[in-house]
Amino acid sequence: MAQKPTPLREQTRSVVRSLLARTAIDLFATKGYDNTTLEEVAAAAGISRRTLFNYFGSKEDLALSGLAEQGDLIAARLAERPADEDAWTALRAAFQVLEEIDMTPEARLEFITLLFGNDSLRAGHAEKQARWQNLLAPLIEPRLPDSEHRTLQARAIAAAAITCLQVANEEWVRLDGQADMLDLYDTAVQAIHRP
Amino acid sequence: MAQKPTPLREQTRSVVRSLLARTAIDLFATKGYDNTTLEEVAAAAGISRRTLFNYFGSKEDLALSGLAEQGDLIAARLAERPADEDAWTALRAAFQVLEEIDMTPEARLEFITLLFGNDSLRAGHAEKQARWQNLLAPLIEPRLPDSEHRTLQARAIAAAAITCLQVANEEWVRLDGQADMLDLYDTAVQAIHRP
DNA sequence: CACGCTATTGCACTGAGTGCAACAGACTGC
DNA sequence: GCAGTCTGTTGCACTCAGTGCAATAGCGTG
Repeated sequence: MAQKPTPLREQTRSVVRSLLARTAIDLFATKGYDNTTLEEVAAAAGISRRTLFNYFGSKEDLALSGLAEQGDLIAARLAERPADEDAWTALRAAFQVLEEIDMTPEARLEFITLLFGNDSLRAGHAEKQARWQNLLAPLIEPRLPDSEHRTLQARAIAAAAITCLQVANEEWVRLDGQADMLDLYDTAVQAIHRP
Repeated sequence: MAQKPTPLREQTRSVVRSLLARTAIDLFATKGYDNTTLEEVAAAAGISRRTLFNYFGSKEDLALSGLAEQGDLIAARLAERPADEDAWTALRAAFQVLEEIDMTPEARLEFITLLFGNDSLRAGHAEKQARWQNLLAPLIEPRLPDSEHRTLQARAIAAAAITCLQVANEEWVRLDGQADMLDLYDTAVQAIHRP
């Protein structure tokens, strides 16, 4: 029991987590985030309010847990890219993973609309993406030419790429999903590369 | 009374606001954001908790009200720049206004440290800066060459510039204020301009 | 069957945020 | 000086997010 702290528990736990998140997001999307109490979410999931807090630290977590996973996915994909690949090319390839996520366009649109429709969720979203920087920057740094400020440069590139992704996302929502998100991303990146 | 809805009231109100914000930030910085209740802030300012809510919509607002003003300052400065000036040049010039704000380096460092030391404040910070985009992007768009995606491009540039500012800020805190913030900004911008 | 581990749950409490109604002070017209 | 209005302040009661604690229920193991 020392080596294996019961991975089965971990497994069921993460299944329950994503199930709860799904239930919650559905409720949020239909009733509105602010008009939905955790009491209701718990009831809909058939558990107690207190137990909900065993799975998620806050109401925001419940809505945004998916984002943390996305960050991990992107980082993992980025780490797999060839070491000599250009930073922007590698990032672009890593972002491709977002298109492969098991989620219908409708669900994705619903989710992002939810995100942008509430102040504290938008804030949490922005913060979560800011954390992606910490995951991506170390993977970008070795791809840059030697320089005194390489660490800063890596952070800037990671942050800027994520920002472009965010801008593309916003535009994608504005267009009601009637466009390819990564195309929009490419346009955004083009815009900042050269004056 | 129709034309002038007593601008005097507006004036005193904004004075009281900044006074309250100052008091609150001092408390937050010494006791910690989470360990400070609005009850205490109100007491320190000599008003009631309820009245505090007449001036600020939330605890976060109390800590971050300065940021909204900064955004307005930057936008105002940007609007003053010559219309034919390059977007990045104009932005860089507009950001200069941040150095002119009446705030000792110690106070600024204290404030930013406060910002980065708390999850929800970091989130609020990120969100406030995201709102700057909405102010700056329309001022940038006319500076870009005609294109199908000019609006998207303008948003991307505004967002990227703000992101670089944020990265520079983080680095500036990491260096304990021992550097010129705009120099760091320039380095960050350089890094993303060229593939 | 009994034991121990862990997740679940209820309960009570703090603190943010809101709606409402009472109140105090300033300013106006008489 | 006095009555009336307008507005900012305050207290009160309430909802809801989030936390600590202690009791309990469920489950695998001896």
